[in-house]
Amino acid sequence: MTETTTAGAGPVPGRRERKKAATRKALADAALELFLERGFDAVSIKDVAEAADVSTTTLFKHFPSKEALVFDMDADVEAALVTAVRDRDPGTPLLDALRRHMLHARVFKPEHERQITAFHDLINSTPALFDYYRRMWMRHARALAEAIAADLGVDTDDPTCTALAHFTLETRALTSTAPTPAATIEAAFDLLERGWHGVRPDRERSA
Amino acid sequence: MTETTTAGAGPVPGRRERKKAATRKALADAALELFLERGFDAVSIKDVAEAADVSTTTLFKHFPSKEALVFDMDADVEAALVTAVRDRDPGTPLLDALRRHMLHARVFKPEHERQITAFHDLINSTPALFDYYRRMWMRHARALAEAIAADLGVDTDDPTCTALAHFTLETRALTSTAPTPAATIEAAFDLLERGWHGVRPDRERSA
DNA sequence: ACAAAAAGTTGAGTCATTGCACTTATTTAT
DNA sequence: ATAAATAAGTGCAATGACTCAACTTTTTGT
Repeated sequence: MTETTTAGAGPVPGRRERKKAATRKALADAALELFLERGFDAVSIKDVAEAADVSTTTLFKHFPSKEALVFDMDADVEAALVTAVRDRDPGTPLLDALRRHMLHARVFKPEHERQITAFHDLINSTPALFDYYRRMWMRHARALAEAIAADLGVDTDDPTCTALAHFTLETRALTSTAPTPAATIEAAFDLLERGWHGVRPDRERSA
Repeated sequence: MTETTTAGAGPVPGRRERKKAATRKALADAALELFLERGFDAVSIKDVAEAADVSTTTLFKHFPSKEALVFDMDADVEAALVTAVRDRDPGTPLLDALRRHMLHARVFKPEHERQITAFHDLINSTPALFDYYRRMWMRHARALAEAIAADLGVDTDDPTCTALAHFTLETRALTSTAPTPAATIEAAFDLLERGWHGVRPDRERSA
C-alpha cells in the first residue's frame, strides 16, 4: 500500500539514483497536484513536465503513460495481495483474508494522505483513470492465482484458483459502480464462499 | 451474436439511411481486411478511410475510435446476454443458462465467418483490442444484473445480482489467459454455483 | 584522470482525435 | 414541385500523447 516501487533496504542508493528518484517524485507530485486542481483531462503532459521543470521526453523516460503518473504503486498492490494470502493469521480461512483485504485495501501516496478522498474522486470521475485503475488490479490476477494455488498446494495453473483470483480482483470494480460499495463486496464474497445455491437457496427450484 | 445494431424490421430504410449504412459497412469491412492483413497497429486511420474512399473526419462520424471499427456488435452482446437469461428453457437453472452462454457465445461478423479464428487471433495479439473487447463485455454488467434481478424478482440494485453479473462477464477474460479456456470457464461456474466450500471441501479445515 | 553508462535535452515527427466552416444530397412540409 | 430543414460528407487546421535519433552533461568504476 505504500509507494516505494522497489522498497526495502537498497544497499547504497548512490547520487545518481537519488537524483533520478527525485525527478520521478517531482513529476508524480506535480502531476497529482495539477490533476487534483484542474482535472486529469484539462492538464497536458507538457504542463506536468514544465511544473517539474523537465522536458516531456524526460517525463516519458520515467512514466510510460499519462495515467501512470497517478499510479506508481503497481508493485505494492501485488505484494499486498500475495501477503494477504501468504502471511495471514493461521486459522483465518483463505476467503476471509481475501474479503478483508479487498474491503480495506486503499491505494494512495503516503505523503498526500490528507487527500485520499479527493484522490479517489479524481479516479472515479475520470474514465481513463478509472480504467487504468481496474487494469492495475487485474494485472495481478496471475500472481494472486499463484499465491492461492501455493497456499492450497495445488498446481499453479489450477483453473479454480485462476477463477477465484479473477473474481476477487473484480470486486474492486464493484466498489465504484454500486450504490453501497461495502455491502456489494460482502455480497460478492458471500457468493464466492457459499455459492449461488448457498446464497439463494429458495429461488432456484421455481422453474 | 449477429451484427445488426438495431436489427429487426425497420419500417422504411430510406435512401439516406441506406447510404449511411453502406458507408459504415465499407469502413468496417476495409478496416477488418487491413487489420487482418497488416495488423492493427500497422494500419492508420487514414489508411482505412482511404480504402473506404471517405475522409478521416467521416470515419469518426461513424466510429468513435479506431478500436470501435472492429467491434460493431455491442448491442448484440447485450441483447444476447439478456435473452440467455430471460428466454431460457423453463426448467433450466439460471446459472446453467449463463454457463452455457459464456461457454458458447462467440463474437464475429457473419459475412466473415470463415475468418473467425484469424479474427480472434487479431484480438488476442493486440493489447488495445484485447482491452476494448474486455470492456465491451463489462459494459453490459448493469444490463445483465438487471436481467438477473428481474428473473429472481428482487430489487434492481441487489448486490448479489450485481456481483454475479460481474463474475459471469469476467469469465470472458479467463478464456484468453488460461491454458485450457473451456475448463477454466467450467471451474469458474462450478465455483459460482457451489461456492468455495463446495468446490474445495477438504482444504479449508487445515488451518 | 578517464571512458563507459545513464540521465537529460532538443527538435522533428507520427498518429488518433476534435472543431469549424463549408458543400451536397435527401427529406419534409407546404 | 419546391423551399427550408436536416444530415452526410469534406477539407483543413489544431491539440495532445507518445516516439525517435542525435547530442550534452553528469556520475561512476577503474
